[in-house]
Amino acid sequence: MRTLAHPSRDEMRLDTVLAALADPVRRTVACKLNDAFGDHACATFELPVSKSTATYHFRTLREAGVIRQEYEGTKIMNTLRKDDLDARFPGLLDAVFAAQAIERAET
Amino acid sequence: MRTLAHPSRDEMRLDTVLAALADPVRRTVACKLNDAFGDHACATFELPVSKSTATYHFRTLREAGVIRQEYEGTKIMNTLRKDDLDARFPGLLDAVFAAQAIERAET
DNA sequence: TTCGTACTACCAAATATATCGTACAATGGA
DNA sequence: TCCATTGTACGATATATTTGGTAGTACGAA
Repeated sequence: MRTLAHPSRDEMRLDTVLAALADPVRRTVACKLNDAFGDHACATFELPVSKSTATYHFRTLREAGVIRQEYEGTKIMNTLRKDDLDARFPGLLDAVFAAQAIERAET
Repeated sequence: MRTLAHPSRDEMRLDTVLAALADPVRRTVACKLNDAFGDHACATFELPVSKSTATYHFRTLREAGVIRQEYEGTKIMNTLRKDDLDARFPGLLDAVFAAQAIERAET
């Protein structure tokens, strides 16, 4: 069973979390995980980048502590680490998602 | 009288605001402006970078819409655009400042 | 008009980020 | 065992960011 490294709550850095969420592709991933129930394989996201670039963005999110990634067969299941982030930086994630929703609504 | 360009509220982009706040030097500037009363010249910040680098960071903050910069003689007075940001992306700035305070407290 | 202050513009460099293609590894199923 | 699926590792490249130095501008004061 392959496992992937995740930062603990207190290892999460604001620099890294904000940088992770500053990228539109990564913010899209986080928002979709927030909207949806349960977890989702990387391949289900239909991102406007290549597979290897997608891997890079998922890894960036995981290493920042925004998502949790766990192997399930050959797939990786992704979940938003909402509880952890809310504990670490209260209100941050919700504010970002709200902001994203606002910006989206104005096309 | 020299003037500097600022984005209007609806020209503010989440990408740009988050990227601006992801940098520790710039976040320091924003936090200090939030804590202090009134406005402050660039030179009063004692940043750990050269003068020209500081100029770059102030410009980045201004172009993102995070701060307002206005000439007053040869000085530039900086103010946080809190009202504008709160109107555009409610709760975002406060969440970032709260997160910064948390992270600071744990040295 | 001369000087000092405060800041910018421009150039150059170092570093970081985002991107993709190709080759590969791990798993589950036929 | 062989194959398809899912995602990674690595290398290359393009672009962006961060940085500082130098020269210069705008302003106020003497």
